[in-house]
Amino acid sequence: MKHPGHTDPDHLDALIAKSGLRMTAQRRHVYEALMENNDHPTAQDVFMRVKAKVPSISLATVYNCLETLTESGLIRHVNFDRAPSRYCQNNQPHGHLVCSECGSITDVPLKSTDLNAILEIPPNTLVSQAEVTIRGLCPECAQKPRQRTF
Amino acid sequence: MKHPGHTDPDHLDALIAKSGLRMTAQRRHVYEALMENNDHPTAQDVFMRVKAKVPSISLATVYNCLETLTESGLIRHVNFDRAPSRYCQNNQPHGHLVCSECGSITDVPLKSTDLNAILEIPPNTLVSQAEVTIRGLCPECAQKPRQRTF
DNA sequence: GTGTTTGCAAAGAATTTGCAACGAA
DNA sequence: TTCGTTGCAAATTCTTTGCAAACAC
Repeated sequence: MKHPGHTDPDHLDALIAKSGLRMTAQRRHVYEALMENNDHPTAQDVFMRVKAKVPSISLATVYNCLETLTESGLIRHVNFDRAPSRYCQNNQPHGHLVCSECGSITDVPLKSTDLNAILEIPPNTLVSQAEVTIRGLCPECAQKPRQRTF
Repeated sequence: MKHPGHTDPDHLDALIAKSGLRMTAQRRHVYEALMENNDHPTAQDVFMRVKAKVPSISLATVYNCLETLTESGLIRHVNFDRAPSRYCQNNQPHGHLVCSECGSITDVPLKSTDLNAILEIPPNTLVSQAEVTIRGLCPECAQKPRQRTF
């Protein structure tokens, strides 16, 4: 089993191969930039990481690659409020904790993937995807003394 | 107990009164436009509803009022993907179903508000808010024969 | 009267699009 | 060679902001 967050070029190759997609340097770098950390970078973040290796890459290409990879199911795309979209390496079911202090986004394991245990889903609903988000303070910020305003 | 979705001007007055806010015709109409349906309108939707009664209102004012009402805790603000923000009358804990066919957003009752039953929340996390979203087909669209693409 | 709110127009931010040049298969 | 992909710039879309006039208290 792969270590979570571990770069997985084989998976990428396999997925690219079986679709009509082509393997480009940019696409691979975008994928690797996402895999190299266990965070939830924005398109800008990815752009800066990749630009360090492929200086000629454009932001539009990063958006394009992220979109392609998302459609291929390799990565996920999450939004919190109107903040810039973020991308997620972890495509197992999980929730997200958004820290209102430091802005960090961390994965939170789900205890069960049984939605009916959580929600009163109306009959005949066809659920294809679920998302749980919690907001508050991450363990680090919850323990740090904070600036208070009046 | 108030009927859900019922306009609640007393609540509005009370809340406006105890904050430094002023009660303006626009603010009241924005609130009522939100309460008159059990849906999740965008700022544009609210703008059009209110404009029918107060033709001089501007979109910026609608955004402003929605923001104020959200801060006062009278209404809620939800975002799905990068679509325009939507506003929610129901400020009891509940989930949302986003229909990928018709775009409708419907409230889904929660079976429990105990987050620890759902998530493996790391120690020392301070949760202030939670949100559950499911995507798929609403009961109406799930039963309707659909256009299929190749 | 004082300070908040409105309405307008312009600014801002994130993302998408059009298109010619490039490059993978 | 073919056609998906890139990079650039411009366009789009949603939302916010600056500011003078209007209005609530």
